[in-house]
Amino acid sequence: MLNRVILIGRLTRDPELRYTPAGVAVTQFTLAVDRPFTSGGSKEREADFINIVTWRQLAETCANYLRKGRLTAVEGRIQVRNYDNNEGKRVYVTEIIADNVRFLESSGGGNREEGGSSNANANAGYGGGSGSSNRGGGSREQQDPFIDDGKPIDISDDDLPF
Amino acid sequence: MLNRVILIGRLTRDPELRYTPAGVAVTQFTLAVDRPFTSGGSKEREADFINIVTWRQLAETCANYLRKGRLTAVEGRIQVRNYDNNEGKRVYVTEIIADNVRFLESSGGGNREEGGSSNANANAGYGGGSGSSNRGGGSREQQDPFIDDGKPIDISDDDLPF
Amino acid sequence: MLNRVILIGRLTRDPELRYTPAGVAVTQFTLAVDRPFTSGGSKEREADFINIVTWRQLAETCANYLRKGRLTAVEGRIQVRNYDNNEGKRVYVTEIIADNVRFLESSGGGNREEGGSSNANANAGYGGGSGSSNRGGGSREQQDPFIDDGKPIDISDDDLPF
Amino acid sequence: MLNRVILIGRLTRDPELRYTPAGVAVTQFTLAVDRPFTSGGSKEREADFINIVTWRQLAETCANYLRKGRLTAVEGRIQVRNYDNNEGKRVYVTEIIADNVRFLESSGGGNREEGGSSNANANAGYGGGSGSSNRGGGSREQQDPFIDDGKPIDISDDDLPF
DNA sequence: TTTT
DNA sequence: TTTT
Repeated sequence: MLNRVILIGRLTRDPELRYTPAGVAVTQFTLAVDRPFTSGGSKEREADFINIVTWRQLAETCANYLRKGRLTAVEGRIQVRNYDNNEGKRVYVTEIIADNVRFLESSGGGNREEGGSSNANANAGYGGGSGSSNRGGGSREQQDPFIDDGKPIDISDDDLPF
Repeated sequence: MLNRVILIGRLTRDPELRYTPAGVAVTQFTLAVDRPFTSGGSKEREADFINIVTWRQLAETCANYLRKGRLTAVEGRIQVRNYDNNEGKRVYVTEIIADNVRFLESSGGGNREEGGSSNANANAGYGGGSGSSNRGGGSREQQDPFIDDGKPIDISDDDLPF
Repeated sequence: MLNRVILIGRLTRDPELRYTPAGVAVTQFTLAVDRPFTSGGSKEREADFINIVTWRQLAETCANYLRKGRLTAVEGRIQVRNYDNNEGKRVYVTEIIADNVRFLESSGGGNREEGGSSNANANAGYGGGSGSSNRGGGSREQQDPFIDDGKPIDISDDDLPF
Repeated sequence: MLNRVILIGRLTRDPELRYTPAGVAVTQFTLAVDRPFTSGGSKEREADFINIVTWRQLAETCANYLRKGRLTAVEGRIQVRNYDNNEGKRVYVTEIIADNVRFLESSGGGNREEGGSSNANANAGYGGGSGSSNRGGGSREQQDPFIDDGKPIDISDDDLPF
């Protein structure tokens, strides 16, 4: 009924941009978020590694401007997907579907547009078409679109979070 | 570096209260949080099922006052635990460590105190001791404390989130 | 750069629905939010009284379904307006521009639609026209649109938050 | 009942550290938070100027490490104070009482400790005493403690937010 | 494995 | 009264 998450952390690696069969952009990255305490007597501060997913225009902006190590703020909602793995066991995947991403470290620019604002919002560019007619069909939520097996990904457009 | 989650949803079942070997209270429950849209042409609104963990005083208050179906607000942080399952495979578990829980539906009272405030905060009652000397040992983060196998649970006090 | 507020509290009075000269709906209400502590040795818990503003479709839904005393969750951003009062002194007004409002108490229905979902989001119905051509002009941010002086309100459409 | 704010912005000036009569540290600063849109046809992006208040240990850390222009994340709750000004008119002041502040730009260090973590939490150092016996008295919430008139400030310890 |  |  209300589902809001705000995180600040650093990318563990470069973001991965893909496209659904219908041509909708999705990018995925992981944020390392330091815990607010040290535990177990150890001096080393632990982190949580949290998976972030962005869609459409925001996905492309993230792919262009985010890089491994960058300090980044993410706003979105928690989503729990599930799929059956190759042993027929149900697996649950928790991700943050981001609708607002802030680049907190300027970087010398992305690989496309120059002078981009350090500013990316799910509603900017929204409605700009992007041809979301549903094809690809297939049983929804049945396999993990983020397991990279070399084959073309099969994200049903039903997975679109808006 | 910053990690904040706010959810409103309904308990899918009664909360489960347990104690670590050192006597620290932990309660676990799942919140069904309706998604803000309907998907796949279907009219039925989907939900995310999100696992919540509370500790100490807040754990006991939740166990006393929350019940299946109750509308509840939760504030906390995302935590990603991992452990190796019985096939030696690493499993990741995402949970919300709550530090603030609000009971949005009055209920005729819990099973202990009467007239309790619909209000529960991790810092209330905090510092009240509760004997957190670390015993129990065991390899930290190696097994899921929430897999209920009938045996007494073995949550190391290293797992305490503060 | 990032500005997010989440509140749960009760309406201090019925919401007020108005329209800008261009016909855009605005509703205003105040949320009483109990503080998480009691202060000054007193037993009486204090509250903060926080002004909420909603626009367009969300404004109309709030006007229809919210009433004095209702427990309500609000998500939005803080905005600080300023205007010069009749003594020529600059006055600052802090409000929450809500984009998501949840009705936490069912109520027997609003005064229009029956069976409405307890659910109201700024993006639902967004883009549904509502004739936002800018007329009315006038000096922007010069007087408080929420001071009710009996005269027709003068909210410039420049004040629209999106 | 629930009151949570998260902001990212830049300090408009250096923070101001003061002490209540009982010796409790308070620091105040203003965050300029860019709005997520440009308005009125203008190309210049507007900002909200939001007042932040921190107490105790967190106040001292902020005074040491924050400076004008620094990109900063703030987590806290909205508070609305009121007082009667010199014309006997009630004035309302909205502030964010921060309990978590993140320094998003490293800076070459503060003016006291070296090697400080870019990390400041209200609960660290909390309970460290700080002698909060209430003296100074005076009518609570009657005058604005942040109007700087050259005289020693008179913040009653009743104003402490925890 | 899920709530209204 | 405002920051980059």
